[in-house]
Amino acid sequence: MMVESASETIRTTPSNQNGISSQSDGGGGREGGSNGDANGEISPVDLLHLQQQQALQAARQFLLQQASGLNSPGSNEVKQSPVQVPVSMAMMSPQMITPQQMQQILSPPQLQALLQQQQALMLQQVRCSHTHLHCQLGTKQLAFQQQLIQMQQLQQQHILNLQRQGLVPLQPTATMQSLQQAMCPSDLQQLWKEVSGVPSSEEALKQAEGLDLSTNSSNSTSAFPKAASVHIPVHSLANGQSHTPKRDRARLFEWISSFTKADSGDDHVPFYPKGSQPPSSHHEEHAGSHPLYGHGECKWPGCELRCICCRFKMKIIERLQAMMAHLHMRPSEPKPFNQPLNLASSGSLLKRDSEAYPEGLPHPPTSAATPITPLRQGPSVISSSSLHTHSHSHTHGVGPIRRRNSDKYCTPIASELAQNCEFYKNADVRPPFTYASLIRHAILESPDRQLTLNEIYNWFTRKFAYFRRNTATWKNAVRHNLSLHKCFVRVENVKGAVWTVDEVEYQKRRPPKMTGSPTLVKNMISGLGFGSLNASYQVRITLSTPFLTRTHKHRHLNMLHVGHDDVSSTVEQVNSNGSCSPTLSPQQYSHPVHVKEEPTEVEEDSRPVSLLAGVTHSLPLPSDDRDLEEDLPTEELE
DNA sequence: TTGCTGGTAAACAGGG
DNA sequence: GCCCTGTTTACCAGCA
Repeated sequence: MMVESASETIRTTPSNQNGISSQSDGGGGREGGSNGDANGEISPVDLLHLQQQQALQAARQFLLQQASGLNSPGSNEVKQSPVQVPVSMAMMSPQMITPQQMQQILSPPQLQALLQQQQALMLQQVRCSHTHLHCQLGTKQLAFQQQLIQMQQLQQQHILNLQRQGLVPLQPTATMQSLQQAMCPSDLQQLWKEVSGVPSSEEALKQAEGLDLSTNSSNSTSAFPKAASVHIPVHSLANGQSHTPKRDRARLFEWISSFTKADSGDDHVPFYPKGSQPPSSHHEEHAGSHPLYGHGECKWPGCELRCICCRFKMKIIERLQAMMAHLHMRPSEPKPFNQPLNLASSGSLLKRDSEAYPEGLPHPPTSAATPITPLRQGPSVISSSSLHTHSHSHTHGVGPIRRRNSDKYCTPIASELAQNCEFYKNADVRPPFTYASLIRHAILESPDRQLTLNEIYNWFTRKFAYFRRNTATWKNAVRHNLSLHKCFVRVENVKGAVWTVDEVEYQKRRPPKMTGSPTLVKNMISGLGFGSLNASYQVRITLSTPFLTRTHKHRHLNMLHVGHDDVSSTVEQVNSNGSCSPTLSPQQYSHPVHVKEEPTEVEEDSRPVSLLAGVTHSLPLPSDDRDLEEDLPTEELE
């Protein structure tokens, strides 16, 4: 597997992450010199701005591409090769478009090819940057290189995981290697001139003396500096990028230029080695002022190598840092670096994943239509368990679902399904929700708030392509969950047995995690990017009281406790956006049902819900806080 | 390390 | 006997 082999090449020994300060203009530098603080770090808000600007830029390109692709004869480029994907799209963040759009635009093989290209590009990026650092900076900077590589590894792994999970988009990024394959020499030369500031590629090559100029014969005509010709196995390229249509190359060039121009004119670099001081205002910086790089030369004491591709590399790393920050993977966070398993296992996981799509079904697109979604996920999604296959998967091939993160991190199932319902219908991607959440959603989505087992089965298969196979496994799981969780109540009616949801019981299940985990709260709040607004929220939920342990089925505790994760608090908002979910109020969700067994307890259970619902609706929330509102426990409003 | 939670597998029983 | 439904138990893994 190409990804596996590529991953192995970038494995390094973890070292300390201290001393890496980041400061990125990356297009976001247009915001002014206030981005960096005294420590040279960029604030999350600035990074969000950066991401948004990049997203807008890529979205423009995407729209242009779609317009021309649909209206021009060139659109048959896609038709000619069903697995050919415009490189510009492959490098574009699917965050810019929804999975539905992606699926409408591209056929399943194209989607698959697109995702594979994204993976390949990311891996190339990591490797390329690694090698360039080696050839340019010298051995004295080894520690610094390792730090960068770790960041890249981490980012790469995270991206792959999230991409597999279908929840997080890739950021638009490019590598020199990918550029070589995606762009014609003239494009590369022009781009190089822009990025490096070197007037011509010939001069660039001259300045590249001392670098590794060993060339790949296939690239011998490329005017791109040969430092970019670090050997990457041919098999690491996905789906014939070598014959990318020129039109796409041109668009790719345009797209890349858009963000390289965004902060052109300065030689600001986003990172600084340990002990060096970042400039107080990077917009005041100019060529030659950087402690590591200036006038095309490495300024590390004793190095003095010509580093003409440093500028380019800086852009790459800059983007990586922005991506990492976007995904809440600050270099200062040590935890992920202590998990080499993620990287080591990525190959096998990817391999398994590829095997999971034998019929060319689209891989999990970076499906989150809203940029909020990946942020919500928090760092835990980096875990290999996020993938829908697992190392201890059993013979049935389904593999245990180890993605409780989605529930824990407050991903509203209604919102997710509303945004990506088409995707889940068509893509063989495991939904990132627990069986209980899905069952509940299915039941509550039904007109009568009740479903037979078979109807639940049908809902699963109808809504999720994933559940159209291995039926024995997940059906057993469904039955198991129905029986196990006391929130699911079996009701005998004229048609037979139907299952309903005891909302109170369901809401009792989870809250302790939410309120009892400061880390979780912190992740969620910071991920949402609502700083001040969530401060009060954090206080409130900390003051909440909740700890309930599971009791035997049908025994209820009349404690006000409302879950945080999915349907009940989200459906209304989602429906306002035109989702496929019904509009339900909390009261509707906990509508009384006639339970043949223990009817008295049902009556008791209805009381707190009514009270709760009344409280909930009595407090209007600003519409702008919709996403926040989705994830807020209702008790916060009390 | 422990407890909780979730996913999977399997056994079992009852009914059609 | 087979299948479906429902229950229960065991085991494992992730997480706090």
